[in-house]
Amino acid sequence: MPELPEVEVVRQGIDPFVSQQCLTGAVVRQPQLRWPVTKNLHQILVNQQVLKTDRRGKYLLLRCTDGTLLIHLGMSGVLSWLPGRPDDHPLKKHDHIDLLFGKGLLRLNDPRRFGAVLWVDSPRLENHPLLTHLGLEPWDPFLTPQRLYQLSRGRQLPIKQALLAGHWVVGVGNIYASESLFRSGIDPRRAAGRISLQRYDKLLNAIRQILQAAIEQGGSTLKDFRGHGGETGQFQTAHQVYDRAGMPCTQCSTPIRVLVQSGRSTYYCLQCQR
DNA sequence: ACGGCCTCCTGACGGC
DNA sequence: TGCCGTCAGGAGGCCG
Repeated sequence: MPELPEVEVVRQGIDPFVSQQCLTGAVVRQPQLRWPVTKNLHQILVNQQVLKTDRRGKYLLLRCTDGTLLIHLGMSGVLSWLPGRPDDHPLKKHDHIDLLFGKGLLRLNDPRRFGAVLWVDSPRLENHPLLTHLGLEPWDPFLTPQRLYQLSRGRQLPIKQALLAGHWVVGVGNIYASESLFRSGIDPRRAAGRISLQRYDKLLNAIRQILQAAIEQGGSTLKDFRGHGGETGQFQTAHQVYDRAGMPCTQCSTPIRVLVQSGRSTYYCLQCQR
């Protein structure tokens, strides 16, 4: 489910419940996620205060007194705030982990188990292997069209795959890669190194607008967060190309095409994107 | 260094 | 009804 917007919506949703609150432990029912969940997580988390919630790319960060709990939702993860005691909430299939607080808990449900829950000691966070190779945040002032242009020179990699790789800019998943390329008029197959500075300017603007709109859309469902504990994730944002194979392009009515790049579906308009 | 391919895992869906 | 192949919003790791 989650691309950057959903992770950010989850972060905003849980922040009021967990920021400044003390963890009282954890229940790990299924330790085999993308990587094994940190051993002795319960002991580690007891009496850790969450100083603030944060996000880096699609990683959710709970910054605590002595370290950071790094959470990734993978393809199918849902993190919900549940008030009260764990026993108040019947377990559903794939409820793998509870993070316990005085007034409630965060429960991770992840059918495909591509997610991650890892504890990182404070001094190591900066250089953590999962974070160190990430590109810039979409709204980082150091992320400029010039930077994308320079990074991409000489690269034969199709721009769609370059976006998904996340080494230049993070958070653009499979849906928003197609959408942002459509809105900036760039053929997803085009080599990254053969895109002009002017077109990187359009692309970066498109990425920022689309991600921001998606966060705001998610934010509108945030009201439900208290009641349902994390049943967000339904982006109402109208997709212009994603999952619209064969349907008419919103701009020129040409049927939307679908192709597979690195095993991921890409949707685009042959007429509008060059 | 780069780019292509594979992998982890469960569930939903369509065809036969 | 069941069985099978395919696909799904991620992304690290390996290999050539």
